[in-house]
Amino acid sequence: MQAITIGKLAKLAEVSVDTVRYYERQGLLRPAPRTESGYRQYSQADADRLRFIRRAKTLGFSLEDIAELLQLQTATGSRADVKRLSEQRLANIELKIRELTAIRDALSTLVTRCSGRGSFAACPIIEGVLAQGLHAPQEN
Amino acid sequence: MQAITIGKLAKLAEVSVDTVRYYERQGLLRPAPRTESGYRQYSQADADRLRFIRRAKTLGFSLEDIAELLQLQTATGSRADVKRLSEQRLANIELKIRELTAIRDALSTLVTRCSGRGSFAACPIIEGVLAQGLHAPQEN
DNA sequence: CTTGACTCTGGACTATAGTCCAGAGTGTAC
DNA sequence: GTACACTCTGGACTATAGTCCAGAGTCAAG
Repeated sequence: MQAITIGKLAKLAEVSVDTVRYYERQGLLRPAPRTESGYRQYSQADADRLRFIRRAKTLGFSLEDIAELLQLQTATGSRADVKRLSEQRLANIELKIRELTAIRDALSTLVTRCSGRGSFAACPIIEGVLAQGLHAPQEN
Repeated sequence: MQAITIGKLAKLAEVSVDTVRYYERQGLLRPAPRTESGYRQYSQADADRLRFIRRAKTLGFSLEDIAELLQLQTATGSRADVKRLSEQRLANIELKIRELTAIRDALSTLVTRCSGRGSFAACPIIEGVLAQGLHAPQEN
């Protein structure tokens, strides 16, 4: 488990070097240990964490949300608090999954129903299927 | 189907009036018809569209992404192009669903496995379950 | 022992997505 | 017929999440 430089870490996680430093400043990555000369040294675990951050971002979580998610693991605070927060986050994520699923279904309908050689303008797409579909299933 | 003022529309979709005007400027909402005195007039369809935009945003789509999604319905461009783009978007959304599901499972494991009175610090959470779980299942 | 690629810090700059006025007109409730 | 809430435009401001220098030091190859 030899150390990884910031450049390699960035490449591994597919983010920029600047982004890595920025996340450190924002407290999303712990301040990395340094070499004699001041270079940051990372481990594979840091790469995993960074990849997680990058992915979570594409799922609509803010850096603040992500920091919170990651802190659930460190579990400062009381056990009960952590559990409550985890359950809250879990409910939130499940809602996202349902909403994405609704969008997927609508889009999927679009693709299969309108893939023939009929007129596209006649396709009942997002506006019909999607917008309605989203607030019908469950209020919340 | 009487007209809705911008204030009511905003309330219906749970966004601010400023946001509605901003989306109009960005081309996410078509320029609304006006009353004699220049007030914008909206319909229920606009409210649906706006709610969709708001929800899609929480799912990590940029306004540009959303504009594109919404345009799939209008289907300018050739049928083949629209179909290809729809399929691309669909794949992208399915990836998001898988990633969210991985996060949900990890978090769910955390909640059930660590809900007792054991030490929380010993919980194998995000770092282990999640980060690994995300790039193991399928390489993109 | 000098390139060339990499890293450091601090600070300025950018894009996206709003948010917040000011100043003026409109609608309606009493 | 006058408050009070609402709307209009244009432009300035803000937050989040980076991105991009400059100037200086470091590392590895030849």
